[in-house]
Amino acid sequence: MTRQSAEGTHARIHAVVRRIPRGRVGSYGQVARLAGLASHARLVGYAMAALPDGTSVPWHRVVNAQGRVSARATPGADALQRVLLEREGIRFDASGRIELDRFGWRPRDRARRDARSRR
DNA sequence: AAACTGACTAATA
DNA sequence: CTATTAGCCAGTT
Repeated sequence: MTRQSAEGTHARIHAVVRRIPRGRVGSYGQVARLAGLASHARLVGYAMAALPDGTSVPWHRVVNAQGRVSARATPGADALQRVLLEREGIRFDASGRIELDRFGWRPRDRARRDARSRR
């Protein structure tokens, strides 16, 4: 984090991430698009990295387009993210991937949660 | 101001 | 299915 340079875009990104409901995950590209920053998927990652500890922004609900937790510089941080997600009921397959068909966030989402997803 | 970096993605192989 | 490549562009140095 630095100055106020990124504050504007970061704020928009954070606002979108805050809208991701518990038990769901959004992708960097998706968040960028919703924040009005199409093609700025990487900025979403930077905005996450800039978040302070104890932030109210649910950063852990943002994963990459493959449904995997992106590796980052800080060792162990990815493991923490996974734990936080599992705690919300999100499941990972043997290769560490999340089924986005089931857990992917959809802003217009219709309550398909009562269907039979999660567990 | 120029170069480098990267919590990304979609397209290829 | 996984691995590699090229495109991306704000943020950081």
